[in-house]
Amino acid sequence: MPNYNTKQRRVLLDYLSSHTDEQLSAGIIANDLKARGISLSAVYRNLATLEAEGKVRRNTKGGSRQVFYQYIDNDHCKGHLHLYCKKCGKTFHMHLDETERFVNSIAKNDDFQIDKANTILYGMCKMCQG
Amino acid sequence: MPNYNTKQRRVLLDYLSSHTDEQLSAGIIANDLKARGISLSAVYRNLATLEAEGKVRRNTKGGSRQVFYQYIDNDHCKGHLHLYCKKCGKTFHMHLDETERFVNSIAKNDDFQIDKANTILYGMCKMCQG
DNA sequence: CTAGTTGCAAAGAGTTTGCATGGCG
DNA sequence: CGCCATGCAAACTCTTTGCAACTAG
Repeated sequence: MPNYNTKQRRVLLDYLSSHTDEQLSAGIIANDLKARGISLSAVYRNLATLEAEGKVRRNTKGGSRQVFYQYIDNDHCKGHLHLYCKKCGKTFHMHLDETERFVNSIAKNDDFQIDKANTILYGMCKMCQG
Repeated sequence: MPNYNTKQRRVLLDYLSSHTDEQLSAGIIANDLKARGISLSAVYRNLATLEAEGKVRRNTKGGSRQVFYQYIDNDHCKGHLHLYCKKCGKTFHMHLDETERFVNSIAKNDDFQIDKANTILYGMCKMCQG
């Protein structure tokens, strides 16, 4: 399963990497990119490929049926747990040392191995608490 | 918006409260209860009501489009963070004191207020790590 | 009685897929 | 050139909704 460097893939990656703190639905993405000549199905297919490659995270905000995608900026995301603000929709990184402490603590006390790439903590960010 | 105590609601609650450690889809629930004379739409409508009443948690396992429901046993769940095993599908409770420590730590270090009722940590449980 | 609830089937929303055409390498 | 990717529209899945019949209070 090769990976042609098509115009659509390039434009999508470019778009995603400039929206790293947002979780976007395929529909929204496709709409934003329509002008650049990318079909909805190209968006879906490329997102699926990117997810398989580990370049994009797929997520549903808690319990909605809507699926959202977010670019994984490996330089910044690696090793962090993610905090998602239910009010403004932005994503934040939990401090690295805290993440480590936390993951280890759960491993020890609850015998549970956290999957950092997959879990997202829901709540409210500093700005929105105001 | 009253709340008639109908046969369907009773049977559904009974069913859910005896599956507290599982996350079930509306389809599965409806299928299991079909024999007891409950339609799919009654299942959906009652689940929505129960969710609004805070008796049921709605969740999608990370990024799938499928929605799952789980009875909230307030005596046991209150104040705990939930750990979901991606392998066996069971849910566990994080220790109370640890949950508190963790939530406070994030509030202090990251200025982020965790919503305990809504967040679920993904990973692998003791049994499945074997 | 009289409103909320049910069952059914039809409508919706979002996603996936088949197939002919187009474009990367 | 050969093969993968694209675009379109049709198919799918799961959920929601309209409406007449039913039932709890």
